[in-house]
Formats: sequence, structure tokens, C-alpha cells
Amino acid sequence: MRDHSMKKSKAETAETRQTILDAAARAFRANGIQATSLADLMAEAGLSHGGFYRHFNSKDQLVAQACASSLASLTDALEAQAHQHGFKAIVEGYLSAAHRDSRADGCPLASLGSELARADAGTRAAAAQGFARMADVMARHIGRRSKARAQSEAAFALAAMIGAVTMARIIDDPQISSALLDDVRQHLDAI
Amino acid sequence: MRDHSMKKSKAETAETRQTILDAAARAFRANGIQATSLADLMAEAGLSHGGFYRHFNSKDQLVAQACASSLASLTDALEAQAHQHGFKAIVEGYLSAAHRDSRADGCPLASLGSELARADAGTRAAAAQGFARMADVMARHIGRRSKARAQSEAAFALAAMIGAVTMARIIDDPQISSALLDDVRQHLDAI
DNA sequence: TGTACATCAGTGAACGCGCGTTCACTGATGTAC
DNA sequence: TGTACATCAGTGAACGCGCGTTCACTGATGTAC
Repeated sequence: MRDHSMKKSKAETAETRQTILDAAARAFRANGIQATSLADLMAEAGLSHGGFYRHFNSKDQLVAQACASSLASLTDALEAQAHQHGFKAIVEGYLSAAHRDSRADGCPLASLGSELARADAGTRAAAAQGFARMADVMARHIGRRSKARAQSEAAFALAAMIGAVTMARIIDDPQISSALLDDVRQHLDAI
Repeated sequence: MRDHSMKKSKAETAETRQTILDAAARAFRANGIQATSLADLMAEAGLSHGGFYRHFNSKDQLVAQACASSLASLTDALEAQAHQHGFKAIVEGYLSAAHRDSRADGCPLASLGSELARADAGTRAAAAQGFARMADVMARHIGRRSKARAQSEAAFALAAMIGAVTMARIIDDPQISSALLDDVRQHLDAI
């Protein structure tokens, strides 16, 4: 098999795979992992469900990769945001009503947290790594004397942010929900 | 129908209902709501699945009541703990490895958080009320000048605790997981 | 360049399975007289 | 007190349905010569 033979075909296959992955990452965050069927997800990607197994071995494998993919994107976005507007901007963006109200492209740790805790080892590993990397980005921009203290404060802040957004999505009353987000933001601004 | 006629029978029916509710509250927290079938749950309660609808109208109704029930128990336990050992004891208990490792009788907001955010209105209302009541108990024992400030700090602390336990359950490495819990505990002790 | 064959992404029907819910039935208990 | 009937908690089979996964097939593309 020479080098650029099949090139177009391979590129198209990779593109389809990415389309499925993107649709999965959105659908899982929007509706939950268990509540999203492969048929739903493939339809959203514009394909019939039978072709799924040309690209992934199982739903579990897709879940792990979709989780890793959405966390990597989010981490990049946080990095850019922090680089331009600092640590506070990350906290404010995460604790915004906009993030609370758009699960599909928000943080999977908040939209899928308790489902991820019961997922298989691969998915849990991807989620744990995502948490660590997000905390790292935050720590690098927190502007604090010791590195250890920055990391400790970043992990604390991130856990609080995840809990706050999860709870804010449970609380129906928009005033109470937003008050919780504001509350947590104020406390995190003070650390 | 005279007053204490049928008395024994009614009491037994109520007892069965409570058995189902207790089994549900444990099974949902242990394995998740969607992953727990009515057949599983009724078997755990020592009954066949067909009798379920003599006691509840639907799985959704059971979920809401099981959620309310486990949150009420937890709130009572927190109240007792705070009364005896103060605010710090609540935080330490919640952020303990023991709580992390025993989902079945732990806090449903941590074990079911992201599933509750997608549950029906009745369940979300029960969960939101549970959050508010837990925060109230904490606020009353936080020992702070203004009541408003105590409530704000309690809501912040509770959100952070829920996020921390959820993430600690995702992280497989027990050292890193426990370090996160310790970290959050230290920061909350300082508020 | 042209022709015969191989590959493989994608289709859509089908598989077995478990789900929430319904239902005809049982049998213990309570009610009526 | 005794007897005939009504109630209803609990059983277990059955319902329709949707799931993850498999499979025979299609047809466009790439390979061999």
C-alpha cells in the first residue's frame, strides 16, 4: 500500500468518525449517557445506526472518547480564556447562567458527573484526567505564591464550580438558581 | 367503614410501601436511577415486581418520593451531628472517604446529581428542597454574625461538598481522590 | 488506458434482551347479616 | 357465633417497545495487470 493511495477515502472515514464523536459529545451532555441511544446519536450525525461499528467497538468506547474529546476542547477554551482575561473570567464563565442553560456544549463533569462516577474504567480515567487538566489550567492562572497552594485552591474551586452548576440545574426557580451561582462566584473570587 | 376496622391490614400495607421506598432510596443511590429496574428493586424489597403498582403510580413517582425520603433522613442526621459536634463535623463527615465509598446510604445529591438535573419536575422539586434544607441546617450551625451571610456560606459550602464527593468518586486513584476531599475540607474549614 | 476484482463505509432488517406497565388470578382478611 | 360475599395486596405471565449489537447486502472507490 503506497503512501497517499486511498487518501481521500481515509480522510473521509476520519471525518465521519469525528462527526459521530462530536454528535455523541453533544448528545450525552444534553440528555445523559444512558438516555442517549446509538440510533438517536447516529441520526443526529446524519447516518443510519448500523454503520456505528465501523468506527467504534462499543457504546462504552464511544462514551470514553466523547468524554475525553469534550474535556480536551473545554480545557483549551479555558486556557484561552484565562490567558486573555485571567482566572476570574474562568470562574465567571463557568458559573454563568449561560453555562447552566446550555448543557450540550458545557462542561461534561457538571452535566454527567454522577453518571461518570458509575461509568467503566476508561471513561472514569478520561474524566479524572479532564478534571486534573482543568484544575492545572486554573492553577497556572491563579497567581499565587506557592505552586502547591495554587493547585490546591484550583482543585477546590473547580469542585465547587461543578457542584454549583449541577445544583443550579436542579433548582427550577431561576432566581434561587442564579443566586446560588452568584454566591459561589463571590466566595471563589475571595480565595 | 368504622374507625379501627382493617387496622392491621392497613398498617401492613403501609409497612410494605415503606420497605419498597427504603429499597428504592438505597438502590437508586447505589446504582443510579435509570440503571435500577423496578424488578431489581422489588426483588431487593423481597417482593415480586407485579405488586409495585398497588403502592405507586409510576417509577417517576417512586423516584420523587425516594429522593425526598432519603434527603429528609440525611437532613435529620446532619441536624443531630451539628447539634452534637458542630458545623465542622458535618463538613468532615460529608467529605470523608467513608461517605465517598458508601453511595447507598450517602447523600443523593452527590450520588445522583446529574441524573436529578434531568428528572421530572416532582423529583427536581424534592431535590431542590433537600438542598435548601441541608443548607439551612448548616447555616444555623455555622456560627456567623449575619444570618444572610451564614446562609450564603452554607450554600457555597454545600455545593462545594457535593462537587467534591462526586469528583472523588470518579477519581480511581485513592490517594488523589482522598487528597481532593482533604483539600476541600481544609478550604471549607477556613471560611 | 481499460477491465476484472477486492475493499470497506454505510444501509436497514433482524437478533435477543430487559424495561415499565398491565392483567387475570389467588388467597388471606374484613364486612354484612 | 357462623356463613356468604367483597376487598385488595401480592403473584407471575404477558404486553409493546426500544435498546446495543450483528449481519447480509450495496455501491463507490482503490488495486492489479
